[in-house]
Amino acid sequence: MQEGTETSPGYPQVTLRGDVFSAQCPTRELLDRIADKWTVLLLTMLERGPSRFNALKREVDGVSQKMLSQTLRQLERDGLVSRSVDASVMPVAVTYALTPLGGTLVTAIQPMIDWAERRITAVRDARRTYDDRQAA
Amino acid sequence: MQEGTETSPGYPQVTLRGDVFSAQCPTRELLDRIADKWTVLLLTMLERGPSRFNALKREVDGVSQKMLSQTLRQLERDGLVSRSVDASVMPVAVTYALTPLGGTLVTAIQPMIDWAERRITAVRDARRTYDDRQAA
DNA sequence: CAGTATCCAGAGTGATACTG
DNA sequence: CAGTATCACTCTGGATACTG
Repeated sequence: MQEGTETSPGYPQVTLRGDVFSAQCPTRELLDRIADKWTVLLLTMLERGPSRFNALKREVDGVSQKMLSQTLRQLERDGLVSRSVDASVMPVAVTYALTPLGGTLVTAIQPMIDWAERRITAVRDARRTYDDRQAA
Repeated sequence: MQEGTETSPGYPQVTLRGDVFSAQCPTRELLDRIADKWTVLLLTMLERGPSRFNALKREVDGVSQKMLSQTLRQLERDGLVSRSVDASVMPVAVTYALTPLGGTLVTAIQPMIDWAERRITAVRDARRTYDDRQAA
């Protein structure tokens, strides 16, 4: 951790900042998790509204049941996604939704998604150029 | 790919958009790559200015030589980073720098880094709460 | 300095089966 | 529906050693 305006020992306020370039800093571990394929796709999907387990499985193409369940549990633990169970119906209905904190993260990763969707052709052109150069 | 304003078959302009939720869409493959730990850290580091191989290895704590070399080559191929060799000195000096396209990506991922550094405490609190609940 | 080559442990995936 | 569990397989990533 760098300098920061820590207010109380052990339970700092929101102003404490970390350094992602230090392997030991907890912030780095957090970045490792959110800079993750399934995390990014799931959070972005949930931004459209609450969803169910199997709905997410269908919507996020290619995710395995294992990774879906694993990623959802991590997101829940990190306070980014809430899990609510409606036991009054059969079979039990489980709904996943973005928390307010999760919402702030979606806002932060949205530019990255947009970038990928808009710059894909520029990257493909660059790859073609690079590959041609290698072949020659 | 979704609808888009493709202008010429095979070589669309910048306006073609992809859909990251489709496993087959090239955009998804691109997102998989940029939503990557070392890519994010390297690009952010290079935003501070051009750097050398071993300098990057020191600055980005924890990166292995293999992943550094591999990631740099991918970034170069994708047109995000340029590699220039100065053979007039011994030993050969190789410098890596952000390209203009790479610069636009850094701008897009910066909010995510900021989020991780600022929200780390909120996430830690959430984890504590979750773990306590599980233990009980 | 700037890498490449090799080996190996572990993470992630898919398929399948099973539970409440 | 909403998962957990297990096996087999691939593939990434880290450690180590070597090269120009």
